[in-house]
Amino acid sequence: VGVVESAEVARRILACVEIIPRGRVMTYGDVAEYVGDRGPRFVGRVLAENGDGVAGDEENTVPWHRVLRADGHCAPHLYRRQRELLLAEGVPFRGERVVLRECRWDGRSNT
DNA sequence: ATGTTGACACCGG
DNA sequence: TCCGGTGCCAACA
Repeated sequence: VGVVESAEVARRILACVEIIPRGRVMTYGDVAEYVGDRGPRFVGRVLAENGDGVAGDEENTVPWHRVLRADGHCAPHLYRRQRELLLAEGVPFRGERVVLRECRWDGRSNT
């Protein structure tokens, strides 16, 4: 498993995140399973470099906020911002957590 | 080479 | 449900 392959997997991960419909979400594990390689932690690492705070925010098309933990919690350090973005597109919350049973996306185009 | 770290997940109590 | 421990795995120091 070399560096080149990792870059390729990273590209697939971003491609997956980009097609998550507005108002729907996926967990880190879902994305990892979707691309069929590495694991949830690798997904997090990739988003850390291509998600929030990337140079040229206007150019960033990656909806990183639609990816969250398996228990419905937002990413710890970005919690507030992520919650706002999700609420803004109608994602249902139950307290601090997203109600996954209602908006989890499986990768098939149901939108 | 070895140990630590993290935008995680799963399981048991 | 909530909490801890354990497993994971690439990136880094």
